[in-house]
Amino acid sequence: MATIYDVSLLAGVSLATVSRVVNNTGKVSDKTRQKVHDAMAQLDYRPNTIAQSLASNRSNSVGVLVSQLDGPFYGPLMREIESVLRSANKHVIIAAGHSDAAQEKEAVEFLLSRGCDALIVDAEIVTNDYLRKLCQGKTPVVLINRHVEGIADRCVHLDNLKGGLLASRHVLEFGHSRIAYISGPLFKLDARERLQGHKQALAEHGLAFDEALFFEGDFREEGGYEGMATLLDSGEPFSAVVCANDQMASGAIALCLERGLRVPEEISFVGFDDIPFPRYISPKLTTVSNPIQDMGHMAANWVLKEVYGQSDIDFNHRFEPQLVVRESVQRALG
Amino acid sequence: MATIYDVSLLAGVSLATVSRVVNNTGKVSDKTRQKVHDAMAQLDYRPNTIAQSLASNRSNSVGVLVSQLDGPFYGPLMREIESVLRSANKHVIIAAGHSDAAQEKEAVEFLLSRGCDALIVDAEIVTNDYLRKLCQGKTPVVLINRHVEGIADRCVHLDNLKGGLLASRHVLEFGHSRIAYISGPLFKLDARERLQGHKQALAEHGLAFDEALFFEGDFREEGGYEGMATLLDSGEPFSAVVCANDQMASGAIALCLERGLRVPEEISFVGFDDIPFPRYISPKLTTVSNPIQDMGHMAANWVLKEVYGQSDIDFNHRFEPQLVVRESVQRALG
DNA sequence: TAGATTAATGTAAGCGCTTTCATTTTTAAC
DNA sequence: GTTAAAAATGAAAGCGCTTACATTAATCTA
Repeated sequence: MATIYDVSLLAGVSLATVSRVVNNTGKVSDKTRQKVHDAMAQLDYRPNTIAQSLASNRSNSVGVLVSQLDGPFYGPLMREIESVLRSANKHVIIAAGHSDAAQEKEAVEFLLSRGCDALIVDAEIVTNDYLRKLCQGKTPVVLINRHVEGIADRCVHLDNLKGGLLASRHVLEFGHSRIAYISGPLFKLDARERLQGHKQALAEHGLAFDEALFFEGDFREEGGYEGMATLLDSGEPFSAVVCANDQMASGAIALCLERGLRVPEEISFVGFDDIPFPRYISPKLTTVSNPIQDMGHMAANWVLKEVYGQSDIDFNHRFEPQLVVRESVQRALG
Repeated sequence: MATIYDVSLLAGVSLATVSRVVNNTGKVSDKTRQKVHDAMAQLDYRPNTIAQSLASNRSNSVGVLVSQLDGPFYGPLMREIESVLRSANKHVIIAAGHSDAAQEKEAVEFLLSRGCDALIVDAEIVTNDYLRKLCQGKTPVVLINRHVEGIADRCVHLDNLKGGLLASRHVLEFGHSRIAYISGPLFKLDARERLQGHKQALAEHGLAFDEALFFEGDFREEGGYEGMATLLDSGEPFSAVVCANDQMASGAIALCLERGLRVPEEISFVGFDDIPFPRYISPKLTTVSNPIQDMGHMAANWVLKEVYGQSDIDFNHRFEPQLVVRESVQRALG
């Protein structure tokens, strides 16, 4: 692989000049520029980005930490971030935290030591203190899906409480009063916030939260399936189920169908996140939108603006969920 | 951020010695090692991986190119690769090709120039020649989901033809003879191979391939939805639909349900890939398994073995699909 | 046309680390 | 107590690039 030195030799100019034309900085006469371009082409020269990073202390890459690489939720987030950044000629290094504190930290360290110019972090586990400290470091950081006191200006998050409120109000307005709730894992902030919204909606309607109608799931189809089975087997009567995300709702509905329960005729369902797939099942899932892509867009543009001075977007910290009414909720009988 | 130099100063040893203890290479006395560890801890020293890469010409990171970052197919692939590599202390840099030749190439260049020790590439568009040339470079490359003559030893792929065969045979054995086919985009090799399997199954049963029952989709829900509408509106009769992947099958089924057609009573469906979601819809989708995770596992282990000398897996190039019978195919009437 | 600007190019010192080779220290062998 | 071999350490030359700063060439001013 040819180095900048080979190019300078062939073109008969200095290293500095080659560097100037490669990076399009400083003044270079057209004649010289042409010579350099020719030499580069002839040698099939491509700059060694590692060396560039080391010398310039800038890597043109931004690190992204998500909790998982698969699943319907993080994919679109990564896609949006990659897309924004790539079109600005920045590159993305992705790491996964796997909902594990040690791995999350390790991933952050990796991205940092990898010389990322900025980090976009969707951290589920690490403490607020850790994140506050992280934000004090010299690498700029945006936090996604999380609101942390003291560094609110670095956070892009969804109003999960409101989302929970919206979902539960909807079934309440349809006359349901025995409402089961399949929650996400409560160590995750968004799961707690959504649950809080649910409780608040219940309270608005003068209803008490009933532990017997509560199940803590895992945000996955399996958890919804299992939760539904537990709820049904408990013998407690209920006519609607609010699920803290669409995946669990899908699992729960699958179980109902298996047991011959009709949805929504016998049981109504609301999900959360509005992922694509449940639009394609029957009944189409009523849910709450989660503008995760918009948040990714915002985070990526923040980086572009703050780190590379390239965007002039107005930073919006808090995104609003919206109720998406489809077919899975029906008026309560009686 | 502390550098190795700071550590050496504080520990009162040379740079070389610090490097030795950081990398655990060469001989260092216990006493010295302890001093260095203390100094590192005290300074919160973390090696600059960029500088390490530049100096050692090894980055401990492997590049992964997929066509998309989202969707139910690539997620699990990335997850598996990341998981294998991470447990061997290697890191993953992911880039997306977006089914576009220029972007695929650019992504490969990026990963290469980024100093990856190896590449795992799921290339859809670039030519075989490009890939052959790529494999001749000094960075080791594994190709996933693709079989290229001349570099077969670098390819990990699925027997798509057999998969197509399996899917179509299944509906044929259930007595269907008017079978519609919703294909993936034909510029993708796997779409072509699956179609070929379909045609072969038809031929086995003495049936001719009928253009009127063919639709070229996009491997996405929307394509299946649209394809189904086109097929239905064409007025051609058919009693079963073979879809080249599960996502299109889901879209197609959604349309049927919207139009009040019962599945599988009136129309049978087979998918391909066995992604998680359609297991949770009704009817549960009969499909063909695609051991994409196993392939990811294999590719990652190949890298571990060939590049880092750490695994001793037996390389398996070709993976076999299997029919997964669930509920979406029913015996043809009459 | 001398003198002052400005443009174009070159020189060389790093960036933080690895690694070869030389040097010093320790251990072993007799 | 020598001496040879082995172990531990250090010195220094890069890895491929960027970037102050210095230098030279070109252009302008009066």
